[in-house]
Amino acid sequence: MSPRNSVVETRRTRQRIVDRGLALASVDGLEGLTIGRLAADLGMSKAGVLGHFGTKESLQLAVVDAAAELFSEEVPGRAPASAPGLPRLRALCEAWVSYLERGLLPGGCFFTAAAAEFDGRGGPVRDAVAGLDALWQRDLRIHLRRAQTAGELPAGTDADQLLFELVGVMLSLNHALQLHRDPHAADRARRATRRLLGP
Amino acid sequence: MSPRNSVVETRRTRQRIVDRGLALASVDGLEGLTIGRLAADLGMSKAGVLGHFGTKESLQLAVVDAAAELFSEEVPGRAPASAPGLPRLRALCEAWVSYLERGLLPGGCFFTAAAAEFDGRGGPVRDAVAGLDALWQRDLRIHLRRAQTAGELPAGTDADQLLFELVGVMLSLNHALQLHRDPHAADRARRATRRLLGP
DNA sequence: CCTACCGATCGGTAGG
DNA sequence: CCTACCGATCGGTAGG
Repeated sequence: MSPRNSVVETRRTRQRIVDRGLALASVDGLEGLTIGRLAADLGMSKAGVLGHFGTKESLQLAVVDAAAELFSEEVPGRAPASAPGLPRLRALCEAWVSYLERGLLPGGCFFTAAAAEFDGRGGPVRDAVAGLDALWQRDLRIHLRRAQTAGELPAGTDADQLLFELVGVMLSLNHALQLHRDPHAADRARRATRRLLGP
Repeated sequence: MSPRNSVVETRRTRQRIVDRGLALASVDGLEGLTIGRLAADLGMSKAGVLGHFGTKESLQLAVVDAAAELFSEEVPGRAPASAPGLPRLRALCEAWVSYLERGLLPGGCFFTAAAAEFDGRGGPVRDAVAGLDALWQRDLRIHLRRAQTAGELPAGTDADQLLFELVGVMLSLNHALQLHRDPHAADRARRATRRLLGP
């Protein structure tokens, strides 16, 4: 048995805190996430929770990182391996729709919520959210451009325009699912994606 | 001069509170809006603010109503009068893009933010936001269907699918403006709208 | 519309 | 990782 305060146990506890924090923040927002409720939820003291992070802002940043890791596992990680360019792009979009459809987090897509919550402010949390969003869009843009130069898209296609519209499809999907529980939303997102990227 | 506590003065004060509350909530969210900060901002006491509403939830509902009124003035109210169906729909969408582009509220589109903030919860505020969103989408759907039966849209067009994609365009526009301050976002939204509704 | 106050909870610290 | 505590602020009330 490992001693109670071993490094591995400490890491495991930290992971438990962050995972639970991610679930709570997906419902109540990153600012609505409080150390007291998180501690009570985990059966720990506030000081025990905060000791792993030092400040609430550090905890928020750790939760943002965990959300990025989850997204990465569930979307690029689940998309079947496909050739770079259009095939990979289609696989990524289908995995993205599926991720939103499955509703892994109780409050829907964490990044959509965090972006809306922090987009009017400054600070490290806002920067982290914006940076991760930009990173994901850059990935998509690379595949779009490759598809374009490979002639996989109609002549004259504007890759950035297409990306703007793809992002809109996913935002609309999250909106319809979370606010209206629309059972047709995922089908609509798939049809819209097909219209943008071909069948 | 009207006496200090006349009905008209009371109404005016209430309006001042709600207007300021809307601006604050667009940045910090409806839950992040606190009675104390709102009071300090207005040079009033907390009790003076709360007296107009009774509870924070009532204040939140009043702010949601004010946001709906602003949207109504700025989008349908500014769209040039046009024939029902496709012409009116195009005018509404252009006014919608313009509303988001002008950034009237410091935190961007209030309804997008409120929808993301409350979509994982229950209660009267969530219901009010969802209801107003549904009302606006119903307006758009009516014009879409009229355009369809009038033969103003390509044969086989699915009005609900088109609506889903239009909403996505506006959500993507708000996202690009607020999170990334993308200067091309409004142009992209206009191009996407033209692709959906014709030139 | 104010002052004065309530109990609860906030983020965070001291000390072990 | 805990208990015990800090000052600040929360939503809300009493009484005028």
